[in-house]
Amino acid sequence: MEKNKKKTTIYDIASLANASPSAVSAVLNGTWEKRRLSRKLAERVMRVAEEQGYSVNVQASLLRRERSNIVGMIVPKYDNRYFGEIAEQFEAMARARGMFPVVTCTQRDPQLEFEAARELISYQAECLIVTGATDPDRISNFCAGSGVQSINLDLPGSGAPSIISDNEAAAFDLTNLILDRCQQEMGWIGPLRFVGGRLADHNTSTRLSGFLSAHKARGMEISNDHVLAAGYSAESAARVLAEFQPNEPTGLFVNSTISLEGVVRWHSGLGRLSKNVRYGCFDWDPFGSFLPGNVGMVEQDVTAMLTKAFSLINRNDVPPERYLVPCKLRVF
Amino acid sequence: MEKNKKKTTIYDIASLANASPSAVSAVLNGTWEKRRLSRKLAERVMRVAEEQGYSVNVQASLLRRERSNIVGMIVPKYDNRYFGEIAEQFEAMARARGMFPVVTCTQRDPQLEFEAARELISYQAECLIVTGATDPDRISNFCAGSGVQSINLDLPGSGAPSIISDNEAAAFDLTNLILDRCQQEMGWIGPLRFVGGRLADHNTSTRLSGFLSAHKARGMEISNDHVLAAGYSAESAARVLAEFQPNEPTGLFVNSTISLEGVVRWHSGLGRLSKNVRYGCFDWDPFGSFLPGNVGMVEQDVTAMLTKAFSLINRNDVPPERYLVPCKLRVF
DNA sequence: ACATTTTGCTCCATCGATTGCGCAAACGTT
DNA sequence: AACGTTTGCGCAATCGATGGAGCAAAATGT
Repeated sequence: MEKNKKKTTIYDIASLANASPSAVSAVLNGTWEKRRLSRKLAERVMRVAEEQGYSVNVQASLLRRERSNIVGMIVPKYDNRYFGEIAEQFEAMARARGMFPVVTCTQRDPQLEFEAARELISYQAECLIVTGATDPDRISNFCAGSGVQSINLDLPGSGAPSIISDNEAAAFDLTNLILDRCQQEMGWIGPLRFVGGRLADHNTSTRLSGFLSAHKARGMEISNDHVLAAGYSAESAARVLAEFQPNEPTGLFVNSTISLEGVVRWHSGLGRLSKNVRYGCFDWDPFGSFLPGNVGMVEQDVTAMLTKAFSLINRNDVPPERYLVPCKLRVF
Repeated sequence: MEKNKKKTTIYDIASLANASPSAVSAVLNGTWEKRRLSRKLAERVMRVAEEQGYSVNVQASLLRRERSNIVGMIVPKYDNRYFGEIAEQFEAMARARGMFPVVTCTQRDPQLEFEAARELISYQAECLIVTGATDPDRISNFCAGSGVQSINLDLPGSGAPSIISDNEAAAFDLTNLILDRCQQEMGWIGPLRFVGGRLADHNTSTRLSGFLSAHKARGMEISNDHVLAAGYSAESAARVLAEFQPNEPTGLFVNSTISLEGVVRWHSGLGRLSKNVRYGCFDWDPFGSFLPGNVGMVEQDVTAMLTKAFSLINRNDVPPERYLVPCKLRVF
């Protein structure tokens, strides 16, 4: 470990170890036995490389190689457990398979999503996993044009295979749970309110569909004023509820943990009226079960989704279908 | 956008646009005016590049260039808001400065931390920001040996500048807040318990020191059985409290949101005794203020820490000092 | 008309690692 | 001793983009 400013290359090691650059390369990338180099040379080279604190120049290496083994992932935010877990597990699973994960966070900004995709392709990523993108098709088209595989996760697109939670079934189950609890704990039977998200968004509309059919199965109608999907932020959830005084029992279906923040803020400001409220949330958070009034949450099965995603990587016969992954209902 | 499997290179574009590869290169990297190429040629090349869906091969480009503009970051986990925010803001701030952020998650595994550092150096990162590492000095030594700058964040080391929260001051303030609330709300004056973390860990011991001096300032002693630092996991926090029945008022200083999960689990199982408990937590979570008994949290100032970190990047006159960043006390 | 400058573009070496190919020495066979 | 085989290693082309150097044509000056 010298204090050199310049980095050691295989050429430096070659002259120090009295070998040729190609021998050094073979030793350091483990192909030396295949190339019939002697163990003696190999050990000499490895010792020198160790002493010099050598590490390959990936740029040079990948330029020459045919495959990069890089898998890219685009993630919108790290502000909830869902995406945090996706990123973390993705990295671990990629490493376990000998791939190099590169994750980048795009702040739900469509332009940044596209730039990030381009950037990952520039790095010769062989596959791009696009998570929660606002415009997945634009990205999968671009990938296809560059001969790069892409896979949608969490939000579906039509240009690439999409692995998504079974939002409808889980919303159906969660709705039933909330309805049941309202009846059991407050003796109240009635339609819930749907809070958070955007109807134009695929996940929101699918969840709403499950929400509606659970009501329909009980012979309940949902009027428009019970669908409060004004956005994902905590603020918008708090805003749509601001005027609502639950003088009688009521129940809420909350569409994400971000919206849940707004709901809980509203709920905690209700005083003694708060006992009239039960709610459940689509998405999981470790503190969720301790929030008063919360009867359950839907945890999306990140491991199953990513396992499926990895099973599609490096296959070229994958149709742009949707793969539905069941969720886990956490009952509190 | 053809369906080519091979990627388009500047050579492909050169022949299609009837220009030389160097002209194409100059056009596409924006140096064409400096190289006195005509606007006509430039436009022709750009049009062809667009049509072919070209994106540079970063490997080739960086191999030839002198600087990579890559800044790497190592982060232990994405399982709490603190590190999620660090990663997210780091990416945004790096991009705003024209750098390329690469973040990788190391699961608090010392070996993986080291491998990840080596990997980032292999990618020619010019600076490595090492966050929450178990062995920061090993990494900064390795970086120094490769002529790569490194900066410690969150946990200090001796081999590189370290930007850390002012844990002692914030712990002092948080302790006082909890003590005050115990007195105001329960009429109880007495020593708190310190829950979570590991004493060998720098942050834990510094926070404990602030915790102790706040008590000392009030003439209170802390006995060893009030320091319950058996690890960071929710399980270990729940375990150390399992036997504890708060038949009288009591207060807890919780050392992280992960430990807080365990504390809240314990607290929610206390039944009517739970009214005897007040606690505060070092670290912030959006649901924290809604947890019963929680009197306040410390939010570390991620923006200030990262701003400081970026101000040190690409400077070679930075001594391996510690820079303390004040925290924000959130009072509930 | 000739010299000088400017414009517009291309040639080619280079970055560091990889790998097909080939050569020489050592070893084995008859 | 002559010949084939194995062992051990190096040569040099290559990946794609970059940029210094240089050349020819056009523009300008005298």
